[in-house]
Amino acid sequence: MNLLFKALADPTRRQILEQLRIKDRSAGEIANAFDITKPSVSHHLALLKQAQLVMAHRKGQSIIYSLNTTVFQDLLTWIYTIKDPHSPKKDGEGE
Amino acid sequence: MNLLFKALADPTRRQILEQLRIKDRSAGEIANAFDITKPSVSHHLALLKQAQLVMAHRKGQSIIYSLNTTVFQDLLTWIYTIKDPHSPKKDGEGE
DNA sequence: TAGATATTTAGAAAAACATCTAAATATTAA
DNA sequence: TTAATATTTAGATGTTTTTCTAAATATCTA
Repeated sequence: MNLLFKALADPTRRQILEQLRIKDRSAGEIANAFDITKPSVSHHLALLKQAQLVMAHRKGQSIIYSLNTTVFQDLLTWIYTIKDPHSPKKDGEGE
Repeated sequence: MNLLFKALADPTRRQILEQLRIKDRSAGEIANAFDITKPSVSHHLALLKQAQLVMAHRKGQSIIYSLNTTVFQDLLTWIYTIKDPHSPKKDGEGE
């Protein structure tokens, strides 16, 4: 959960997710959309992958990144728990 | 939106929210629940307030903090937009 | 296999962040 | 008004994060 929130805390990383929402893209295509260097974008992609927000697979020379929406469910669950004062605090919450 | 995500990125701050979910608390009550100093907690509370995740009002010597759940709606909207590939990208997104 | 393209890893520098102690401010009670 | 309690502000310090350049790895094509 902490990796997820940390991953979402950076605006560049959120923009990457917003790009992948439209369609899958290679690391290079993603990097070209930003003013920072490719190694920096590569680092952001690594953090997004660690948080399981994206998945990656090689296709020829390129590595294609795609969004993994399944982890957003954890986030939604956390938000709804906070929002609803009557919901019981479940095991495992709070790291 | 960036302040919101930044605010949620710290585990101590998320725990504060989880406490306020149950009931309103004074800064001191909140601080006592953590192993860090009161000034540090005070700083976290200031960031949560900046992000509008909490509200504060003085009651005698104490300052009572309470959860403001309305901003979570922005977060939900962002998540659902990312999750649904067909939803249009709205104005103002991506900071 | 050699050269070109795509991406990542390593290591360093700069910026942002969390935390601390000491001092300041606000409120209450004696 | 003085002392006590609650909280915040200021300023310093250490840690984490973002970013960079240079070099390494992987794949494809000639």
